[in-house]
Amino acid sequence: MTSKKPEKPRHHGNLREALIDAGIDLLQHGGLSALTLRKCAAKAGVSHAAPAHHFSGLDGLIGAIATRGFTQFSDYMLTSRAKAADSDADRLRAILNGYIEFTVDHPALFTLMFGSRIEIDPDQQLAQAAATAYQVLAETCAPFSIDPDGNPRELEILVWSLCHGYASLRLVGQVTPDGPMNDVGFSDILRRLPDIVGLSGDNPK
Amino acid sequence: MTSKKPEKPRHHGNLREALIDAGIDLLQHGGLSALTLRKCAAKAGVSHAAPAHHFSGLDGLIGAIATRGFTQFSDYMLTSRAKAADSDADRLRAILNGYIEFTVDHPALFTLMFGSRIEIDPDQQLAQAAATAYQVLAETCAPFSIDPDGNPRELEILVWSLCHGYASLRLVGQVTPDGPMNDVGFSDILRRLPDIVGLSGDNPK
DNA sequence: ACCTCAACTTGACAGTGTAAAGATAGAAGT
DNA sequence: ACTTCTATCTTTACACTGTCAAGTTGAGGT
Repeated sequence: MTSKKPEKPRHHGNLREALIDAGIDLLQHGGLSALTLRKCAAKAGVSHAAPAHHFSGLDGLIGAIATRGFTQFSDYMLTSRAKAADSDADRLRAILNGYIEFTVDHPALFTLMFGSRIEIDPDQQLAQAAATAYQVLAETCAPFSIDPDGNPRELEILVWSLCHGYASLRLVGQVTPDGPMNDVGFSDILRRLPDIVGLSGDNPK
Repeated sequence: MTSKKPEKPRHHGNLREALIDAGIDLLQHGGLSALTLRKCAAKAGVSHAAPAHHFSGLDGLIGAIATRGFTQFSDYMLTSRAKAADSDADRLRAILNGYIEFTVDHPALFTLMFGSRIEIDPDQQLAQAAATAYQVLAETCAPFSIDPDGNPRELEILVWSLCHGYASLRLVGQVTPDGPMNDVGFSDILRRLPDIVGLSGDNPK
């Protein structure tokens, strides 16, 4: 009733974010193979060549989507940790559960984030987002110490490998009803956490 | 000088295997993105449509390549285990080192084997090869037991998650010179293995 | 009002996967 | 030895995709 917007303007106004949103939506509904530059452009309402002004090709868009992914990923872990009971061990369990929940809720995005087309080094925003996610893990592992004189990063990588490995195998394994993952839940893995992070015996926390 | 073979015969004779060989070669030299059906066909010396008789499209070829990959993967672990010192713990360490060595030697093949285009369930040969590789892990974990009354699969998945996670993160992380993986070697992870598989304290093997 | 440049659109090309139709060679049957 | 059938290709075509170049348009600055 009021003045109508004329035909679609040449200037989208926020195309970069719209393309990223479109990409995440395509991943969520169609999986990794559904993500194409032309489909993102179509979803955002522009021509197939419009993204080229905002991204260095499909790999540039993938990097931007991964950056958004790492931000949401960190949020999952932080939100989970905020709800944890007040012990170091519970906080660690909480962020690992957050890790797994993210992969359950966003399997294709997670796969893209750690996929073969990702190059973290030249993309500062991606590197920053990935480092922030890692920092959540690092600071939650900090209270624990396998070896007080050792490299704290060892414990971090140990825990990260365990969790990431489980998540990755689960994503792959879910297509095999009789696969080895079928009856081992992540809580079974978490039950082992005290031994792994040096919380058994005389070092409870 | 003796009788020459005439022009290239219409029947390749062993095209299926030749296409798989070509695919593995392309992966090895050019990475995951270098693998295409047409390049495999060209390498095998046939037209682009010839593979269609042997595989259900590119995904069919990927499945066959993954099957070959799992066979080589098992060989890596078995060869490593055969050379291990004569203790259960050494044998387990050996197959995990074999696991990692395979990913170092064949990063793109490993990525394809556990990638998003793999569907184990409908492909019996792939399922068999993957199960065989898993069986190597399972039988090498068998001597250990976190909980004698518990599910032995828990320990298997724990060890597999840890190793696979480390390998996967290393493959991704290797593009980041300052990444968190930079100074944690797999031997650092293996040092923790006794705690993880219940070999610390009064249960040495 | 004019100029500059960012932000697009249009068109084209190369590479890719897949499908259909046709050709050929080898195997099997007579 | 000949015929028939089928497996194993080749050729052609189409749709989709990424990328590039040229052109157009709108916003911002002077």
